[in-house]
Amino acid sequence: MHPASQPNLFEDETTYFADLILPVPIPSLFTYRVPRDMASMIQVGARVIVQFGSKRVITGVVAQLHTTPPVKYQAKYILELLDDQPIVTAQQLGLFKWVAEYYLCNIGEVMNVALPAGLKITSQSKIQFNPEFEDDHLLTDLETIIVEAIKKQDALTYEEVERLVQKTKITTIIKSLVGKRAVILFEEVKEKYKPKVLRKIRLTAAYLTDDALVALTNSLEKSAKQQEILLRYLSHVPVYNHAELNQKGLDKSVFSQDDSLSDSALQTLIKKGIFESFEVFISRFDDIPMGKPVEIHLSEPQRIAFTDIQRQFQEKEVVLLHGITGSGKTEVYIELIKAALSGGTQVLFLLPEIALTTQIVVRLRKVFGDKMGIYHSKFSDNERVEVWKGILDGKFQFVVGVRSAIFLPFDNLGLIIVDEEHETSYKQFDPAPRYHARDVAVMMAYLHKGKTLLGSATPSLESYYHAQNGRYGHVEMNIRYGNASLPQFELINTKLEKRQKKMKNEFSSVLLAHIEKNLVQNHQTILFQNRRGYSPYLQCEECSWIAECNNCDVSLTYHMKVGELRCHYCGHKEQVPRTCPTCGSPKVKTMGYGTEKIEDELSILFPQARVQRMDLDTTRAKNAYQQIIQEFEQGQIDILVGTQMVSKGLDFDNVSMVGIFDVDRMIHFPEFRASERAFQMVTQVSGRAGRRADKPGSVLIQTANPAQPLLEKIIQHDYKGMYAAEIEERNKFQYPPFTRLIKLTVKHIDANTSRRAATILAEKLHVELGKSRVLGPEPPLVDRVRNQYLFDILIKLEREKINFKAAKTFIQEKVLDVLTDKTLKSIHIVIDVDSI
DNA sequence: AGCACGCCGACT
DNA sequence: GTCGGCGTGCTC
Repeated sequence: MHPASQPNLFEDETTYFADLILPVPIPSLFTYRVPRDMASMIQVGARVIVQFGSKRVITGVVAQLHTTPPVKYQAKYILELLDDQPIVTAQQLGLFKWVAEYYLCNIGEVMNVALPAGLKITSQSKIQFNPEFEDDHLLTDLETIIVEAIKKQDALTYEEVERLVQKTKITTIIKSLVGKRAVILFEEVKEKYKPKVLRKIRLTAAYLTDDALVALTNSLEKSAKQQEILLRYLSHVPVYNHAELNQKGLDKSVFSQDDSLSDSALQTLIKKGIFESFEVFISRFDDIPMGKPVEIHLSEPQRIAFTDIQRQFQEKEVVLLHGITGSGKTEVYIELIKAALSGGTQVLFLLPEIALTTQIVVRLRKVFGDKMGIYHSKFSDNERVEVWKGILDGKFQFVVGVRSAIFLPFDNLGLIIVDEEHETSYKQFDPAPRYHARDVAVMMAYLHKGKTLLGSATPSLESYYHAQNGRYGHVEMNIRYGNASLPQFELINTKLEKRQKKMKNEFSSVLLAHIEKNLVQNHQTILFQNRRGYSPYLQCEECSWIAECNNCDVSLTYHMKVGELRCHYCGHKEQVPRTCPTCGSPKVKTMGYGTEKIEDELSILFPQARVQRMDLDTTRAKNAYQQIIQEFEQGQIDILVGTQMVSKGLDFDNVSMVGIFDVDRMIHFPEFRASERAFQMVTQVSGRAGRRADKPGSVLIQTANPAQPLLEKIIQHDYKGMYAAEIEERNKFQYPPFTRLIKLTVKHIDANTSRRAATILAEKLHVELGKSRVLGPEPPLVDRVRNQYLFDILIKLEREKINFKAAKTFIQEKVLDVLTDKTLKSIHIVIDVDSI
């Protein structure tokens, strides 16, 4: 702007600039100019709407406010301020920054996963007919179709136009229409969150004395309908002598639902100024049952664990609670939460996704009532926004939630509990940030000067290692609650049974006999097979053809119920071929087995049994999971067949046997964590059996090789033995916890380009890191996903020796080198820090 | 990530 | 000549 056109009046007023976090994968903040009238309102942590690029309109969060104008460009103005109070706390901003730096991603990506979608505004471009347009003859045929359509419906979105003309690239057409002045483009900005409101009425202040009320009642003698309403109101809200009761008013629906009460009479009363109508925002969580408050009485071992944890928190930031399944960790958690809350701090309780829908939430709810917020991915956007806002305004001091709950707006966290800390679902794979909620929790507690408690029956090797060498505190609970005994294990040799022809498909005779016995005695059975679908592949007996995905390098899983072949990597579906597509033979057979097949065979072997399957496919609907659990609890199911979903948090008295299939596949999975995983998974599922003192449970494991050392440790409940063996291996081959892993995945639609890029990248990394620390590149187990060819490079960095931060910076530089290499185009590289 | 721009081959 | 495919570069 020309200096002379600037009125002097404003010259000495300060201009403010805001550095914003925008939800884009670009590693910088963006500086926008704060309009004058916004300057007094805007705060760090508030959301704003800005234009980004030529037409996109997006939500950002203010990270910093300052007065330094950018030198290299002209800052755009902030369009709108959405919050008069910060919606992101200072601690959160610190955390976002840390997560972005630690996991080598952009702060915008962190914000993107942190904010529930309801807090992010979306702009949608729409086109509208320009009423001044008359030159119809200027338009092409396609353009005429579009113009005729928007004349009828005042505006269309881009998607609607795409559908209309059956094309994907419509930007040029629209631009041409804009150029011909036939249409007008505009952005529609929507705030997604809609609070739930209750319409209420109450008496106006003038009628709150008893005298005034009597006078009013008398004055309405002639207006029967109005008087009726007043009397009805007073019967619900006895204002006589209790004027303060009027404040809360009465739900308007009381009147609208009763036909004998006239709505117009109510309107008249409001118009006369006798009643006033108002709205209150209500929480969507109020209808989750709370039950009666429950007193928790700790058993002696629980009491000891509780005091021990508190004592160790005096010196350690993190304590590992290693308590066997059924030892009653939850009660200890509850006491710790109570203690922290009474100390005036906030508490966060993290659970894996699949555990959150179970009884534990109901138990916590009974203790903490409406002070407790629940944060879960199956909740709607609006519900998640309510938890977010509830924490900000102090309504929720305590939140139980899944992985992403770590990003909620706490400002004073005293305690974070990470239950089932070994669970891999705490690590986010896609998209960035690829964070581990347990590790972020430790960092976050540190930022808040609070403490972290990690709980597990089968701790991750990493956490146990830290507890062993004193970095974490360590508390053990070795006795099952109520003296229930640990289940008895039995290994069934399937190789032997096969030779003796005793197997019936997947079932050994021993397992069948046990199921039979359980059915007779009316006991429940859980069968575990960690693979969904009917069979993992379909094969032709004549020519060995296998059904494979078109887009990925995997076989398609057969799902019988829906009669489809499905790819578990990209979601591709296709019909089941009747005959082999290569040789035409009708002998196409299912190979291997998943939960669906076990369910199917059970219904043939035990037609009288009530069988239910629980896996991703049967629990997609919002309440399906709870439904199944409820039916199981009420004894309407005899046999529950499931994937790892059955291994978490189900505490049922009547389960006397757990059967485990395919344990060998878990143990021999080609991955360095296979033993640890198999131990954890089998132990967790086994814990579902015999949770009552008078009914000891049994666990049957089918294996082709009962002599495997890991199985011996599993059946002896020998976590320490497993740890000792494993940790030695990890040390020998330099795997975590002795090293930290960074996995780089190179992706490209052309296999050769992908390999070449990966090779170049690995060579660049060798320079500083040396060859021994850089493994690969090599194709991963599934080396083509969604038509992209993958190559992995695994970097192992010794914990003590290597400056992790410096190494990460170096790696990031080299990745950037490859990405900007002109000879390698459109390469994608995924960086996964602390890959698991 | 989006989105625009610009270049090139394939059609009315 | 226009349409649409894709590679490239920028976003305060």
